[in-house]
Amino acid sequence: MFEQILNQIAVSRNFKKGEVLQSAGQESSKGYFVKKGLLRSFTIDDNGKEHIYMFASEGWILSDIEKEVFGNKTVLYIEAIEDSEVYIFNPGQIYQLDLQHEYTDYMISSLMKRIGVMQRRILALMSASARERYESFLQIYPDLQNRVPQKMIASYLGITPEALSKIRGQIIRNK
Amino acid sequence: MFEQILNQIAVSRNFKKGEVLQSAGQESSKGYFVKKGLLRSFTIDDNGKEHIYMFASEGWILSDIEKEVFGNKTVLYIEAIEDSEVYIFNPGQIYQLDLQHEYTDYMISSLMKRIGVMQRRILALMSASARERYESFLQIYPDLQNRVPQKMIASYLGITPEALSKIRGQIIRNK
DNA sequence: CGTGGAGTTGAATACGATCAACACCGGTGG
DNA sequence: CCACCGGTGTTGATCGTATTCAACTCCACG
Repeated sequence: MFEQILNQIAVSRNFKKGEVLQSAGQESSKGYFVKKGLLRSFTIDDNGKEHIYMFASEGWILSDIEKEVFGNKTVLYIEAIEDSEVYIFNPGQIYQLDLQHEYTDYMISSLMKRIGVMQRRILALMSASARERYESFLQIYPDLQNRVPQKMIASYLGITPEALSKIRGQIIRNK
Repeated sequence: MFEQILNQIAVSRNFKKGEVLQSAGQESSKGYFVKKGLLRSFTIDDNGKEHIYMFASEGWILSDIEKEVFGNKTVLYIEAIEDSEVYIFNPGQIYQLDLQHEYTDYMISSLMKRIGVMQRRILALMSASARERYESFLQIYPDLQNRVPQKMIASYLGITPEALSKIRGQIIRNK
């Protein structure tokens, strides 16, 4: 339903696996609605290590909110994990869109949903062990397990690929 | 500006330092707009340890979005750190409010601001050391340093009070 | 006063990071 | 078709950061 409206301000584009849609350090940023496929957003820290901020599969939106809110340069890279079809739009135009169509409730509730997801993530990062975070990841996103290489899951969980590998071995043995 | 409108659906109440406005595990939840004073929201994990999710000083809103979004019971406690004056409202009524007054842009941009803050926090939790997180906390919230006991800052940063104390000692010596 | 919470400090511990070696494919080119 | 290669994941040894547990000081507040 959101898709029809988005059509008015967005252009559709295809990206191949591994293609970068947006890099960090840029002056402008876009919003990306995933029609088909799978994207990830991530930062690269001072030590050159990647940290995945979000995955986005069908129906999800990715954008660098830091850029929009704080007016700095972009901090996120956005990349296709699978061949993907994506609606690209200008975040500023969202406001016009809303006023015209009164899709406010939808906008607000999807922003709140996102906040809810992030709330869980923050609380988990602070209180749960790596293993607990991995197990709850599997429960919440069972589909991603097969679509995303393990090292990216580790990066999303905030641990190293080696650590995740050991946790998996441990889970199998402990069973 | 938001305050005048909020008046229509909210009631004002005063809380003393240490008072609990809301507990985890409840069926219903409220929104809290801080007019004066300082609140915190936090969880208590399986080991009985507190983890602070947010501080809210004048002009900020606290609410348990998990409750609203996922329909579970509340997961957050909300408590007054200082004597506070708070507008209490029912989150569901926000929608009516918006439609009537077309304060949509304000709503959307404040939700985005919140997402921006959380984005920073998540990325920091994943990539920065405890000391780095503490130093950036001081930069971003210089006022809170004096209003909030140290152990709560530690809890917000996701570390133990002892660890924060050692970091502080280390900063002074290293200087 | 004296009592309990907040903060500091130290020793022992645990969890995950780092570094390194190796197995296992899945492609690519000879 | 096979040999080679780079990337992914596994495993082990060592290291570092923060936790845990404990003792102690210092106030604020009764």
